[in-house]
Amino acid sequence: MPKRTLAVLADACSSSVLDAPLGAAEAEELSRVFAALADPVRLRLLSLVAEAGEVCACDLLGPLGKSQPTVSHHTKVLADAGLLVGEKRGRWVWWRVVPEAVESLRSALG
Amino acid sequence: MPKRTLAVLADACSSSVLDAPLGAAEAEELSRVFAALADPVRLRLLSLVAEAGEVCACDLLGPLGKSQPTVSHHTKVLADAGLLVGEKRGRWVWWRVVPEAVESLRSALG
DNA sequence: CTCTACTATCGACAGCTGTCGATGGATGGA
DNA sequence: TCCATCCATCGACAGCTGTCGATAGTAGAG
Repeated sequence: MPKRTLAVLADACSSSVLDAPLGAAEAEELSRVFAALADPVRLRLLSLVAEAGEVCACDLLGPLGKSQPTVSHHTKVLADAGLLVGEKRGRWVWWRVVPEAVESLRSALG
Repeated sequence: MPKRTLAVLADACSSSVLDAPLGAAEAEELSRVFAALADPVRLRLLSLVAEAGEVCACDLLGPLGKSQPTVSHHTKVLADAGLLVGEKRGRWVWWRVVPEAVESLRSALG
């Protein structure tokens, strides 16, 4: 079972990185989310999903130019970070961006 | 000579990750900046510097609990990403946050 | 039930990264 | 000049990560 770092969302009211002394636990959680964005393929993946609103995983292989296992790996990383959610419909998995997670990150930088 | 990724700043007017198709080059640059934040020690370092406005490197060893080479490594990573700038005064190096870089990241998420 | 199509997992491998001790360079004080 | 102090770099090592081929699981079509 993947460890979801959505707990960051619970700290939405906490001060940003630029104000707080930032405890070790917070830093650990935040760094996991940033790590999910620290890959160009994942950024493009996120961008594709966000643009379309909802994307079937099978429609990501072509634009990303990566193998199916690799794309599956990246969607999992983004999902574990709470930035993406997947819904299985029939044989397909449809991916969506979690706006709250992105907004939470944004506020952590403000 | 370290490759600074401040070029991201030049794209401050570009659309965010959530709108654009996000080209490969942009994704590469952005991911480098996010990678700089994908470490808990660096997040705490950034937080310490931001809180104080300006911090001597020698005053970071204690709070971070890391060795001098390690802290030097982290400041270098953050500086290469354009998030930090260091000014040498006498024997000391004083570090400051680059607000524009943080703001640029923020806008990339919005 | 069988076949096909989509996705996740596994195993493996190369490359990157965080960490530290040791060393070198530079700056100011005695 | 000599020494002490602060910082950067080097070399090394363990651990993580992106990638892919192969395989397994699952759900609809016929």
